[in-house]
Amino acid sequence: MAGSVNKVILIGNLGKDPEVRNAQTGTKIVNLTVATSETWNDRNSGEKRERTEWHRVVIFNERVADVAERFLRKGRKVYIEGQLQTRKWTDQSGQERFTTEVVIDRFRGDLVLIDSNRGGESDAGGGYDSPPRQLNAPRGGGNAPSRGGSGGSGGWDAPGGDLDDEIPF
Amino acid sequence: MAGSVNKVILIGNLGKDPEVRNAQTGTKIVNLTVATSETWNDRNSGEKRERTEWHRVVIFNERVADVAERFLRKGRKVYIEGQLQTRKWTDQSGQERFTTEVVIDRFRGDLVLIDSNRGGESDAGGGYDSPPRQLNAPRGGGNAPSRGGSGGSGGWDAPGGDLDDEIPF
Amino acid sequence: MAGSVNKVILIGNLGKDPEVRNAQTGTKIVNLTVATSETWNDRNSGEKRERTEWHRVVIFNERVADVAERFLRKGRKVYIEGQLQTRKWTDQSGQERFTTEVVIDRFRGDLVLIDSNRGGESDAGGGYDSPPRQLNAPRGGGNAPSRGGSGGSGGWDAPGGDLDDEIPF
Amino acid sequence: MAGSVNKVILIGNLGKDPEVRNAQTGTKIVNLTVATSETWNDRNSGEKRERTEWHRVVIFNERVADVAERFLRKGRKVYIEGQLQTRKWTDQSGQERFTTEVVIDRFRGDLVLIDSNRGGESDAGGGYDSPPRQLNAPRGGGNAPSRGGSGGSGGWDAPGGDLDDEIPF
DNA sequence: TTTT
DNA sequence: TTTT
Repeated sequence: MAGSVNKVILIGNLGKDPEVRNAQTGTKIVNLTVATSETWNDRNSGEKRERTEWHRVVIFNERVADVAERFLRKGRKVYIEGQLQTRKWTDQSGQERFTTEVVIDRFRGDLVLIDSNRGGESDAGGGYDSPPRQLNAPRGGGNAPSRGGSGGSGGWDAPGGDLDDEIPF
Repeated sequence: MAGSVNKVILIGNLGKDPEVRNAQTGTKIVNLTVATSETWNDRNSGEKRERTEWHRVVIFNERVADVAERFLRKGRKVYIEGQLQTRKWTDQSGQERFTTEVVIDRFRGDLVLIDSNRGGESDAGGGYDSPPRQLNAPRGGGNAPSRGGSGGSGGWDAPGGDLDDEIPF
Repeated sequence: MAGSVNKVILIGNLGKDPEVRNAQTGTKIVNLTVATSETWNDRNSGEKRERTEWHRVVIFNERVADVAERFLRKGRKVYIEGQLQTRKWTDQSGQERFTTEVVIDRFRGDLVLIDSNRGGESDAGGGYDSPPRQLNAPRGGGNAPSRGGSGGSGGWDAPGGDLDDEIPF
Repeated sequence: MAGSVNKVILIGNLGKDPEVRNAQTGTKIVNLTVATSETWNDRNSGEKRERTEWHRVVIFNERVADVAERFLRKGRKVYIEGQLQTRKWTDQSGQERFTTEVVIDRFRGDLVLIDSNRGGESDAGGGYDSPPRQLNAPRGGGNAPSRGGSGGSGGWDAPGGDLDDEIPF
């Protein structure tokens, strides 16, 4: 069809640590579980009400997957930009099932760490200090310069080497 | 949770005419089936490849639902802005199922008619003059300054094959 | 023209406290100064580089303006969704000038407080505890119920009354 | 700053043909002039009113610039995703001026041709077969799986008056 | 399962 | 002028 756009923008918190697995091709794939929620006052009772929506996010971009694995943790707040994708699978009983996910694919998608988490308020088990703040999936080379970035850091560079050197801030 | 955002932006074509039903409360609810697709050249074979994604859209906003019912037709190209929502239901065998939809709710969401269709190529039954081109769900009164536009209709057909067979829901 | 979309999405920090003024009509208007920045490693020198972009935001929606005035402060991180608008003005020398702003207008636009600021890490002068986390501009009545929200809180209600009661979380 | 997002999404029509120039580095740069508009009924008079907003778009991505030059024409409807950028320049009298543009930069940004223009109403000189319908700026190699689509052209004309007179830059 |  |  072309001429189409398929975009999801989420700001939410991770419900658990990232789940890492390896595709048959050997590439790393990371799954995130992200919560968004809305609150409102019930029109009748006046009570405060809340509804939480859970989103399944899949990161196929290796660069982003790598950093997600290392720096994201349960509770962190993230900005995610991806595409909607529904895949079919078969359950144990042989029945067709569908699951809809937000995909950060090979060439598209963003992940921006939004909370600074300085002081490590939560995440008792967290062993990280300064997680990268933005990971622009679409990058091209890897060593390429940037005229910009999604309007975010964009400058994360070079896996390998001293961690502190990798973190762009 | 607050501090969260849950937004979907789609530009795609309707796979079939809008489906209209009435909620128990009497309000009109419209379902749309929207296709987005992407094409690329296979890195190995060099062949052009295409992947179509089907999205289920639900319009709870009465104003938007009303216009969707009257002016949208199979093949029309639309811009949709809504939220992701996954709901649980039980199938005939008593099993839990989940369906993820893009929701244009009471207060939020947009529907913009994108193709002008001047010339009225299809839509044999179209008996309308000036359908709104943009329907801002968030409106409030009804007497407020609006962003409705002036009309059009549209025509598009499945690129080969019966479209109905391709839609997974 | 219709069939058009004009949308800006920003996540950034306030460069200073909100500026409040009153329109001739008596309605409150709030201006925000928001910084976004991107960092990258220079391709040649390998040095880390940064570029900050400053955005002028105008809030015409009274509800949102009211809360912005009360709860936003220099340094806070916000999510803003508005429209691009360029207006012409005349400087002292009589020359035409143009200024482009991100507008949260009467019916459209969002403001979401993204950092929790619990503990008042910065903002020494800050006298606020629990700022509202999301302000959905499009609301309708004011006392209306919500089926959703922009995928955010959406439930901010009732100016006037005890502050704690107004804050939906 | 990192942790920030700077995104503009437009759907609008080109006010004139793309303007192509070459940077000192030899890379091609394309400027677009895009109109978005909104219409509403005046709350008092009930009359239909319209407001058109003109956006200046700059394409630094060579791939996208190339295609924009070849396939975009005055009147075509496009989806554009870029960043806000304000640059300072000095006018003839030596005064500082600022211009805000929507930038599709080296690594980020999208351009999607939205109208199909089957029938080739205008574009008399069109000698192309299958112009890409979608141009994802972030691409990397050039041999990578792409999302280009198949072609079209387009025609649209200013609703009354000379369009060139309406464009403020 | 998150967050407030 | 923010933030990291």
